[in-house]
Amino acid sequence: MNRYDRIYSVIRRIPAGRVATYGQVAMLAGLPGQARMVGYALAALSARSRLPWQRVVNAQGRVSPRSSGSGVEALQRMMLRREGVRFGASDAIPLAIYRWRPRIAGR
DNA sequence: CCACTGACGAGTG
DNA sequence: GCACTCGCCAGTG
Repeated sequence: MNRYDRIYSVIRRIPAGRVATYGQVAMLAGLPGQARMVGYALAALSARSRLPWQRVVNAQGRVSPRSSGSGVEALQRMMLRREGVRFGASDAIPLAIYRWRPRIAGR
């Protein structure tokens, strides 16, 4: 899993109340165009990892549907709302407002 | 080695 | 909005 460490360290920097997209995380982790690897790295996480996994959403600003409909999507939205993130129509988060914009430090 | 499956994303019709 | 296709690539059988 050493391969995913760069991805995890990026996610650890996302502040509460903000979200980042899979592609954005991949980019910041130095893996441009490999958004899929981010999803793969997150899927390998244990259910209650201390990583703020809920702050990673897809490019539409929506919680990505899991293949194993375990209901975590609802939990994720709940956790985000609890941090102050508001959802718009179709359960989409307005990325123009909530997208995390890191300073040119971790690149 | 091959085939298939993904918490993705951009593009096309 | 919907349905594909393609590019990406780790993990599994």
